[in-house]
Amino acid sequence: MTTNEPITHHPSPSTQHPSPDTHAERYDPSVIEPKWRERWERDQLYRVDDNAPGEKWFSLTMYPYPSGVLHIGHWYAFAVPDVFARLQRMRGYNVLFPMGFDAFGLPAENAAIRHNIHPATWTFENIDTMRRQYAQMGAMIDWSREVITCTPEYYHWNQWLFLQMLKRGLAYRAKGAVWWCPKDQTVLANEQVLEGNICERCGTAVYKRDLEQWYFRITDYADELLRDAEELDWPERVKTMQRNWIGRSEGARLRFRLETGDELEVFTTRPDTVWGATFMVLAPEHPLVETITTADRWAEVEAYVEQARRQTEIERMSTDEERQRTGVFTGAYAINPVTDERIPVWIADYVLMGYGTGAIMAVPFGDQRDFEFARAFDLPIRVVVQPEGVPPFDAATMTEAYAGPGILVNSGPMTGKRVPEELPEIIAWLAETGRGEAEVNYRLRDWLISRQRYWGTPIPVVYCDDCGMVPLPEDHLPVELPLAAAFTPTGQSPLVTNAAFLNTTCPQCGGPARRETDTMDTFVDSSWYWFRYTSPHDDRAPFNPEAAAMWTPVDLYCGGIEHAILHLLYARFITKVLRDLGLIEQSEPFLRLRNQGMILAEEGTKMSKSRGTQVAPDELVAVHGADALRLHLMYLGPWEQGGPWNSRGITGMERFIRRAFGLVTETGAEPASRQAGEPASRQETEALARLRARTIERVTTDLDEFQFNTMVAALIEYVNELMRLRETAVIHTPAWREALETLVLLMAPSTPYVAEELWERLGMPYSVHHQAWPTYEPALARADEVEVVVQVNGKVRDRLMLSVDLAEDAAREQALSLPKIAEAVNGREPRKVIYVPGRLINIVV
RNA sequence: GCGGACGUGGCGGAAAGGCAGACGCCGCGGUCUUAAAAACCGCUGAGGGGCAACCCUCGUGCGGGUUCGAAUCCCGCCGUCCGCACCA
Repeated sequence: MTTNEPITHHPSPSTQHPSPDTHAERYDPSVIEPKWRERWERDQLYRVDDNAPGEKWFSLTMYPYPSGVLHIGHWYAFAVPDVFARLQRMRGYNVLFPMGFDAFGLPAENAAIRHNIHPATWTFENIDTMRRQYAQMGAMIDWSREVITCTPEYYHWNQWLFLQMLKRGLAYRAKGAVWWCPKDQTVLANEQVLEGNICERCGTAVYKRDLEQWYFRITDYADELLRDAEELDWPERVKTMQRNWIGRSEGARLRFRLETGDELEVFTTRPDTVWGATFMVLAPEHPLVETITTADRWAEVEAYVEQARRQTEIERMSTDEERQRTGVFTGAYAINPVTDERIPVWIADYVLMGYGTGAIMAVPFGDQRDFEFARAFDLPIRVVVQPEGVPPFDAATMTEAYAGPGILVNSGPMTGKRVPEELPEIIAWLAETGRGEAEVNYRLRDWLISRQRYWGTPIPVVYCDDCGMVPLPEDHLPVELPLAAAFTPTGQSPLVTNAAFLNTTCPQCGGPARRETDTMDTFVDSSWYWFRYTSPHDDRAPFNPEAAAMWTPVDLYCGGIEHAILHLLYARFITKVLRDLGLIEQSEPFLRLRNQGMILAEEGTKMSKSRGTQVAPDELVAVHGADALRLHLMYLGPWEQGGPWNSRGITGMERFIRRAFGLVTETGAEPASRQAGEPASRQETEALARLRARTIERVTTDLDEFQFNTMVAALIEYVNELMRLRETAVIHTPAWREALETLVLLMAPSTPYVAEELWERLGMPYSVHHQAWPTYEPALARADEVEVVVQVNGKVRDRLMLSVDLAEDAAREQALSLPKIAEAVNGREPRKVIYVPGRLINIVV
């Protein structure tokens, strides 16, 4: 058997088939599973060929970090999507369902420090283990396409990408306040800092340091990232999280002149309220604080700045309780550009350096924070907006700011304008008169990609005393990560101490130069890895554009919700960059996203190694088999919801497999010995055909909707029903044989091993995984007669077998003639009759 | 504080206006067996009635509403989880 046989439709079951070997035998996964695993491997059953027939389908599951061994969460994340990929393959798609390893990163370094083992050794040993475990799972992986990001053949192209981005100004080096993790001894991107300023990786409190670092200009794509997300078939909450993270707001940049001669720019979403700006506030870290503060205010200002900085380092915000507005007057004054009034300039920690310009015009009338600040420090409040139909505002008696719509008052030439409707005209006036201009602001910051760690992609630039920073020419790539390094984190990259790596020559002038020693954030690796699967061994480009055009974008991406912002935002960004580099045409990497829920420990808490509540898949496979474990994971509950592990339920799945196994092996040959027993009635064979059709329909639609739990229930019900019918004469009809073949085909995606075994035992040609997904007559799937409930005043009084499309009159008549109904109606005249064909009749008296 | 999701037997869950609890686990009873295990068959929301087939009442977090009919739709609470949270 060769690798890429086209999907073959097996011959109609009523035609000839070899006499199957049906000797009864116990189901033993420990024999069946290794047998077929080896056979599939030998035959390269899952080898993917670009030129195979069928429309392409790219199913992707987030590749794992090679942390050691697969835990049950890996199975949940991968074995379940494997079922869907298999369905697609049986439907005739040419399916790519690849796997690789996100192999750079800190844990390898930490293991190196703890166990005195090289990160590479640790990583590759883990990969070997995990690869074996994925094979055990029965997953449909073509290992010839494996991508391992810590290999030079992969990270070469991180470096190449970096150079292209540098060329286009999308990568740059800049100094600024950046998050620093004192435990990991490296900087972090904003996205990697959790609420409360905690390191996403190790949970340590992080703080800001002023450092020069490398960035990717993701903000250039902010608008596009926001806009394109609308079209994606992604969970709404993931899109919302990205939207919030990007944080677009429309407004204007306004210029204020200070009496010191400095200019102060602010961003505001309410430029219409500038007539109400009665003071200004700078973030404590604002660079102007030092220059504008007057001598008499200096001591107080310095103390406040110091205290604000400390606060940042420890814990930023406690939000719920009454927030005390704090701040200090700098002694400086600005001129309101529209009123020409002198207004005081304060500093306060409620203004953040990281957003907008780090300074605001304070409009206490229209902004609650400014209002509270004005009340706290007795600063003037001026009414500038008056809604219609309410008594005029009085600044002296207002208890909170008014941010709603209305008509501008006390606003010079703009008085009488309606807001927010006429905001564009107001902004236009401000621009014409040189006071500012429209601006869109984002919460999103550029992506900080440099790390002071060893186990990552070296950044391919050098520093030359004469030429400065010089990017390496592409033919110098890859810059290989040297194996010899001191791993203990010092706050500098360990590469600094590796003289052989560090010292090089300048590609421009040939003089001595030093290599960049920082490495890239591992999220760079995962921002384009799926393209590499399409041509994993291309040594001239990150990927072959033709192969990428054929396979990408990814049709279905599965993974955990924890990547809602980080990985998924970066991946979307880099996809757009690759598009602009001309490598691909699409703007979005993942058309459809589905997030699996988390498997919890049996007690409903998070699985934990230290408390011993983790579940080891290997042991379960050894006892129950991979097929049973796959079913059990699907059956725990809705996949997108996750839930607590249940150690007992797996026996139910094992029982199901055993029943199906017995059913097929013991009765598979029955039609061949048709002579026995009396013939089945037409109704009986028809009922079997209906059962079969209805089951195909249920299994198929459930799989399409990712409702794996109910899909398994449909399979179980099918087998239970067949167990009952097994005692009837239909067992001798061709329909029985067809029903069994259908059972095996329907089981093939979920339980690939036992399905293959049973297919063989039915005497069918290898492999079941090359067969077409069963089809059915839609008319058969809907029963023609159905039990209809007869209610009187909404209470069920009797049941009735009726044709599904029976007319109301006839149904009503039949219902009323039932003795129980007549009794319940008790001679009263029906006031109303509700008839839902195929469902119920409700007689209201 | 704002926004969203969820709340159903002993347990996991089905049902998304139409018989609540599919299916599985647990439990109980039975068949087979010297016995046990496995396998198979049956029962299994609560309360009540009947020799019995069955019948009645209650029941989807709590309180209201809409509807012939509500787990499902609407309003108000309570609880759990998630996201956002000084973003000018």
